[in-house]
Amino acid sequence: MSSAKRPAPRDRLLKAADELFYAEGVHSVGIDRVIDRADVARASLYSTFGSKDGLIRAYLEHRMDISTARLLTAVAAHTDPRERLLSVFDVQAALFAREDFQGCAFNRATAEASPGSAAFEVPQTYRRWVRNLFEELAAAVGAPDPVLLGSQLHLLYDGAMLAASLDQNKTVASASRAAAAALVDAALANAARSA
Amino acid sequence: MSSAKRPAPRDRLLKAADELFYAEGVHSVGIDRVIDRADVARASLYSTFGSKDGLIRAYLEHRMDISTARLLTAVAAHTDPRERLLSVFDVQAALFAREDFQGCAFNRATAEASPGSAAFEVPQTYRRWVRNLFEELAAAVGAPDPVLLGSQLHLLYDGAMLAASLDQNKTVASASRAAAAALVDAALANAARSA
DNA sequence: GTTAAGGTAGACCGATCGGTCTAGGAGGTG
DNA sequence: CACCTCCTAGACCGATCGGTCTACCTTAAC
Repeated sequence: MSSAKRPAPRDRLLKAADELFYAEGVHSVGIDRVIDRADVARASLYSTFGSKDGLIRAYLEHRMDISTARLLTAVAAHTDPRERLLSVFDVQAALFAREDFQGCAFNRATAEASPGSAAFEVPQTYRRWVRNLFEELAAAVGAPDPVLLGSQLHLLYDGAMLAASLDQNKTVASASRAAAAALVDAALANAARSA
Repeated sequence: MSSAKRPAPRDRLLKAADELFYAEGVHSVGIDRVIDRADVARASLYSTFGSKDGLIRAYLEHRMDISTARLLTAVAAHTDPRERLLSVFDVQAALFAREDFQGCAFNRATAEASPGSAAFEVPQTYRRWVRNLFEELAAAVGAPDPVLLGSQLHLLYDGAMLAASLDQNKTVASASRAAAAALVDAALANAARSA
């Protein structure tokens, strides 16, 4: 017993899709490449996920689970509201340091996606989630307009993802964290002044 | 005389490519679609641009000429360094208000592009140009670390492009402008304090 | 009028795309 | 043993991709 059984076709497909789709792009990688790497029969893909779009959806939703969990874990590691907020940018810094980092999987997939497709819808869901996270963190820190501050932090977050992948800017994580801190301080100073 | 001659095939191709590529994506639109819309023979495309990648390069470089000229014009309309810097975000606001706005053409094209292709290289050139613009504006405003402030402003700029196209956030332009102003002020306050 | 260049229309090419289908093998359950 | 379910291997499909090629036509230059 304890025989090292190979994972089920579904898991092998998801793993192969994750590697190929993230590294080369959802649109650039064909079905054949995925089933080759997963060492799975063609029919298994279609009986499991229905279509390529179904596989893309599963891939993106899996990524979303990981990303949201990572953010929540980092935030939960701190008690000070300000530290909780800024820890989001520490997650980015860790992400950028990975050698397999290729930018934001959702931004990449959604860039040229058709409305209605998985590559169009899942990133929208993810963006709403991140946006909501930033709003909550901004409210907890005492910002007078948490919606505004939250959206501004989101700008920094997205911009840093872009800069880290497109430029070779390794210092962008600290720059975005510092900018976020400055925006938080400015918002709080504004609140104190008008109080 | 003054007969309304139709533009040369090259111009018709560039116009059709600009409309189709920007609206639907460089990878999604095939050669046939472009040729149809331009009302041009297939061979004319290849004798003029050599390949689809050549057409994409011409399309992106044309976009880059327009974008850089638009930014320079807006900046040149002001004399106060702070206003010059913030005018970049006014350009964004005007862009977002256009009904044909579909996000940043360069970010979209480069999202899943292969290294070496036009969709990979031209956006990099554009990014370097924007980055340099922000650094110069940051230096002119008196920032103690213009490279840092410039990169932070670039984050806001890119993030706003993303949010304006992916979310239906119409207020993002004012949010990014306000954030930029806050970052500038914070940088200057820092400089004054340590002076 | 002759010539040469550049544009047009469209057949044609091999490759690849996402997706379907058939036939058979492997493994567990009754 | 038989049975059923899941998976495999791979042929096959129509559509589309980027790109080439032939043949004809127009236009301007000499």
